[in-house]
Amino acid sequence: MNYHVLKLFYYVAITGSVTKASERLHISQPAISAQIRKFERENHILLFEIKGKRMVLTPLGKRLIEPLEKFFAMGDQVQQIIEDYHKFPEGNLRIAGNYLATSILIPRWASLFKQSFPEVNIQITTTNSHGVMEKLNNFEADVAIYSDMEFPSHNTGVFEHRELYRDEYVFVVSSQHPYANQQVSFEEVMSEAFIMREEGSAARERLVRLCEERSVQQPTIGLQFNGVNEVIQAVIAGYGISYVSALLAKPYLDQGTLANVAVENVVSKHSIWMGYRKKELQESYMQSFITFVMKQLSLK
Amino acid sequence: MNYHVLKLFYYVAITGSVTKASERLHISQPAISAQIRKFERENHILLFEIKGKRMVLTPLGKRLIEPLEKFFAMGDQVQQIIEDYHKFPEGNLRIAGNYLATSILIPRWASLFKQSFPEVNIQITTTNSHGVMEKLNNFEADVAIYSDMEFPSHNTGVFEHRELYRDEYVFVVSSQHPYANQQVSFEEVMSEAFIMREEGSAARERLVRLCEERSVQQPTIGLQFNGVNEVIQAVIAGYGISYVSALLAKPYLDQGTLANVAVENVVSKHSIWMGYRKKELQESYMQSFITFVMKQLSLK
DNA sequence: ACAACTTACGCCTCACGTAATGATA
DNA sequence: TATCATTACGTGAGGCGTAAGTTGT
Repeated sequence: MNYHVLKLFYYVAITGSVTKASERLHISQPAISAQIRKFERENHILLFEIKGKRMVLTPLGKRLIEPLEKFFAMGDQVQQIIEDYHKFPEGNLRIAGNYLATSILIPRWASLFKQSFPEVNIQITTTNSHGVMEKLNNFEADVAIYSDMEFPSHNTGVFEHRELYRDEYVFVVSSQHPYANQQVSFEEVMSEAFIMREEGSAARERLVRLCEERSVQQPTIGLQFNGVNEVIQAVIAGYGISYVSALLAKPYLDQGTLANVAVENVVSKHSIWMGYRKKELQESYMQSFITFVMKQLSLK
Repeated sequence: MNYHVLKLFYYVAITGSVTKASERLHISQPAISAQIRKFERENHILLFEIKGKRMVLTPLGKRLIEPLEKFFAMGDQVQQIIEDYHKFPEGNLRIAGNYLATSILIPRWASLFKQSFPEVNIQITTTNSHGVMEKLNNFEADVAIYSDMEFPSHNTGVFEHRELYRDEYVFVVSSQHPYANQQVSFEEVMSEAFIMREEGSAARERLVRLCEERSVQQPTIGLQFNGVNEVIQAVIAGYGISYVSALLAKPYLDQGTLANVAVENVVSKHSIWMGYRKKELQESYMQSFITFVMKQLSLK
């Protein structure tokens, strides 16, 4: 497979013109044109049709776009790994965590670990649990810390996972809300307006799942934020109800700005997991970090 | 990025020797050697260390292996799409389904669809729900039919999903089993020996999840098969209990070879979903297939 | 006519092979 | 001394640019 021509093809495809592609790639128009035509000839295919002055993708051409994007993305990852090696010759540890992890668990671990291994560079990224797994999968992170979602991450043979922490989700409202500290049914609570994070958040997924299992109508998401902190602030402000990690809600519940809603018969346990590549594929300081974290947990 | 040298590097890495790589690639030893050394020089990195007669990967080299495998796999997919285009000029529809789908739903749909669109080639593959999503993701399938697992597949912006069918899982035993047609608690049923499919099967994942939510010990899997049919036959033979789709178990329950176990307070609803790429990325016959399936479902 | 893409042709880089040399068990 | 990898060097395929040709608005 001629990788080079694929890039040329891709740029022509997304710009819709050989001329524009040549400007971006700093290669002459005829060179690109010739490459693509030759590629078409060799493979007995047609990638573009000429509609007047425009280059229009054939169905086959269209079909190649998305796989090629993934292909180039993986190539970029390889390049990134090589470049990172220069930037961080002593070791580079990229941790991706959901908000719960990066705001509560990781800060302490990271700073303690850094004291023992000052030469290791540590980068921490926050996204939702879905994004965290994506990052691990795409080699954009070495360690992923995320909520639950036992599937499909736990099945792949490439990663290992350890349960770090057991937690549960709770329904919370402002302390002025009529449901504050009340016991209500699942149906009642679900008819309220919700404040939730974006899709891909583990708590939101869980809530949706609960509704599906019980054949209850999906929650009305009155407000949606990209961060759980923002969600909590909005709930405190008085509008609606949310479903968040108990660990995260605890300080607010203790100080009385948030109140619990006891919902009958809802199992809301979840766990915080740490996922990473198998030993054979790790650098040595990765193993140090894992054993360090496990030791920290056993101390508590 | 020099894609070519990455392949050379990869072959040397997995064979552990330039000589062996040169044999596989049909390129001379010096040529490969020179390429890799040049690549190392250009990027100021070291990929191999010479330990006696062996070529041993450096930590950086090790780190590149797995991303490269993904990278090449995506490249192969691109090539496959081009080759498929020759083999099936009229259209090629690759359906990946779990056993439930490929044994019960798809056979009827596929044959009816083929009658209306005889020119479209249809390939059907059976794996577990996890494998099905992998195939869709890796461009090895155009349509995925799978059980439930709302996460993370439903979150990606690339795919669309439709719910096809609502079903539930049931605990089944042979008709001679003491639990046959009895009502028992979840804890009781989970202390029995189970016959289940491999990891990645949606029913198994659900069962594990149920145990986690209730803090009940994970099931003892006494026998494990790669197919659900085999599981059912083993249960009929008298050993243990299983947790399977009601749709699949129905014929056996009707004829009396299997018996239901009513387990208190367990929500076992699940759905069969169809996932596929968004419209912009489809060929025309894909849309035909989707509307065809939805029509079939509404007829029933 | 102009603004695209294509064809024609010569140049030059770079990956290749052959042959010789170096290292290690 | 046999078996690896590396160095040295000549060769050829192929991607490039320039310039001329073609097509559609």
